[in-house]
Amino acid sequence: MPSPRLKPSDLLTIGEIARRTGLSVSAIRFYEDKRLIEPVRTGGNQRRFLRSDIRRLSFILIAQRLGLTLGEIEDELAKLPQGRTPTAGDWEAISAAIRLRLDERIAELTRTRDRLDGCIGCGCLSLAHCAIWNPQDQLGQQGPGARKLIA
Amino acid sequence: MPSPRLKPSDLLTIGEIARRTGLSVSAIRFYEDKRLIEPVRTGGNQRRFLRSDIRRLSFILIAQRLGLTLGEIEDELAKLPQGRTPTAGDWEAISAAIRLRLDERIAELTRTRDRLDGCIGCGCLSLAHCAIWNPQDQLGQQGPGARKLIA
DNA sequence: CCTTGATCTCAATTTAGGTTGAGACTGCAA
DNA sequence: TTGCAGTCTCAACCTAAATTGAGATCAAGG
Repeated sequence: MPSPRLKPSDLLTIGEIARRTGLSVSAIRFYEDKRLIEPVRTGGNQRRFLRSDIRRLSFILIAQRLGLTLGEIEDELAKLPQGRTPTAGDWEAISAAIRLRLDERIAELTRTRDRLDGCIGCGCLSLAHCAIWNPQDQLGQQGPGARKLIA
Repeated sequence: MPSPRLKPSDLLTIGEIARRTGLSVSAIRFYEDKRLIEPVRTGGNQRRFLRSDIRRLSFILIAQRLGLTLGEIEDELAKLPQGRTPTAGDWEAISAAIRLRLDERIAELTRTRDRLDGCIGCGCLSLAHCAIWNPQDQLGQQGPGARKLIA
C-alpha cells in the first residue's frame, strides 16, 4: 500500500535545486538566511524545495543582473501571493515593475552621457562647474561605497 | 630675503583639498593607499597636494558615478603624462574613453529591457529558456558579488 | 549494518570602498 | 613658547554578497 500523501519527487534537495538554477549551494542557504526563500525541512532537518522555488531563485538571479540589491529583491518577492504557488501572471506583474526601473536607469545613463559630451567639448572636469557632478540627479549607484552608511 | 623657491600657496593640505573636492580626508588617504594619487610630503611628513590634484580627484568621483571601480580608474589615470601637469587635452582623451564605456552600458541595458519585454509577453522566467539569463552577454555587473573571487 | 556522499550549523574570510578611533606629532599664530 | 587645530599612522570596523572550512549528522545503496 503505497502512500499517496507523500510525493517526494515533487521536492528538491538543495543540491538538486542548485544544479537546476546554476546557483551554489552556499548562495541558496545565504538567500534563505536573508528570507528570500523558505524551504521546508525533513525530519532530519534537511532543506526541501518546491519546484516553484526554481522560478523564485531564477528571478533573484535575473533581478541581480538588472542591478537590484537583495533587499530590493526581497521587497519585490513580497508581492507574490502567500500560500499558493505563483502563477505566470504574478511573475508578469513583478517583471513589469522591474522594467520601470530599467527604463529609469537607461534614462539616467543617457543623461549622463549627454552631459559628458558637453564636458568633453569644454574640457571641463572641475567639480565646481561640471554638469555631471550635479547632486540634483543621483545616478543609480549613489556615490562611493561606504558613504551610504551616513544616510 | 623671502625665498623665491618655495611657493607654499601652490600646495594644498589634505584638509584643503578635501574641502575643495567634497571628499573626506580619510577617503583621500585611502586613494593614496590605492595609488590613485601621490602627494608630496613636508619635512614633518604631512601631505601636500598640487592644484592639479583637485582635477584628478574630481575625475575619480565622476568616474565612480559612471560605474568604474577604483582599479579601472587607476588604469585610466595611468594614461596621464608623468612629470607634467595634465592639460585639458589629456583629460579629454580620458573622457572620451569613458564615453565609450557609457555607450556600451546603455546598449546592454537597452538589450536587456527589450528581452524583458519578450519575457513579460511570454510569462517566461525560467532559466532554461529565458533570453535575459543568457551567459553570452555579460551585463556590466557580472553576477553575484564574491563570485568574482573565483576568477 | 555500514560506508560514502550530501547536508547541516556556525564562524571566519573575502573584495570593494571606505569610516572611526587611539595615541602621537606638526605647524602656525598669539 | 605654548596652545590647539590639523595631521600622521595603524588597526579595527562597516555593508553587501557570498565562499570556505570544521565538525557533526543524514540518507540511501550495497
